[in-house]
Amino acid sequence: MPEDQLSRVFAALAEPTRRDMVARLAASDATVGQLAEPYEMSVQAVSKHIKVLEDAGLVTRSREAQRRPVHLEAEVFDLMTKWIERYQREAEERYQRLDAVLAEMAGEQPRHPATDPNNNRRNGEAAS
Amino acid sequence: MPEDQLSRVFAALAEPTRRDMVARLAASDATVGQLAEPYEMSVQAVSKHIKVLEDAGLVTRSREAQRRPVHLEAEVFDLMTKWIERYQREAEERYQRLDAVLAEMAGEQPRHPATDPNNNRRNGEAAS
DNA sequence: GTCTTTTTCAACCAAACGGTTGACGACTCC
DNA sequence: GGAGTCGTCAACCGTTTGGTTGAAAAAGAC
Repeated sequence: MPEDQLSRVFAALAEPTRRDMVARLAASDATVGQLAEPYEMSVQAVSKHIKVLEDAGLVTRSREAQRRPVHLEAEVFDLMTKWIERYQREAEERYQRLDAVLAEMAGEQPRHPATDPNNNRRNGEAAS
Repeated sequence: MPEDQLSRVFAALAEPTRRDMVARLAASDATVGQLAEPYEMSVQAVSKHIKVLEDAGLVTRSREAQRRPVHLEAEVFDLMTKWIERYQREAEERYQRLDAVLAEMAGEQPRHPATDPNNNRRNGEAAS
């Protein structure tokens, strides 16, 4: 409910049903009825979910007879990605600096959990 | 609320205060008191926010005398990034295919924006 | 026109959220 | 031990959320 878009986007995707809708909309546009079909909830509830996605800027609706096809606006993802990348990068640089300091102090090889090659860490591809 | 981690991570970051905390924690670890200092809310409220971040796996806490330093776990960001990238890519590929089809049908140049000339869509600068 | 399909609006409800205050736990220092 | 600091737990409160049902708007079909 906060007014900034980033908050609305995160909030919209915090709901599994809405994430599933987004996933399906990535494959193709869909009407409200089509979107509602797989779920057990009422069509009205789905309509509300779509409104949340729309308010976040994640989807747009057009008109086609009685139907209101819903269309995914993938550009909004960039908002999130930018925010995430920034602090992820910052935190990782911090680890590396800390590792360097520790290595110098102890005369050992760097072995911080986050930068240790033996640790189960994802490869830091910077999602460009 | 939902029990899956992705939902908890998105929900945690849907709150501006918590995003700000994450941003500050990317620069350095901090105690609860240090984290609370810039905000006007009570320390208890900040403690609750930290708990939300912790439940999402975004931060961990250690102990240091009475203090409980909070540490950002940047790896969790990958969960989101992976999810986002997948559907962003999918949707963009769809645009491109659709553009190709339209171009072939009309003998025009592919035009990215809406794939529909009559649609009111903002210019889609594709992220990458 | 009337009927049917598709979607939204309105009112309601239980549960969760974000905040408060007050008390307590854990730890240090004297 | 007692005092002071740092943080969490518990109860409470107003608002938001995610769902329901019922009615109505919007458009096509007859």
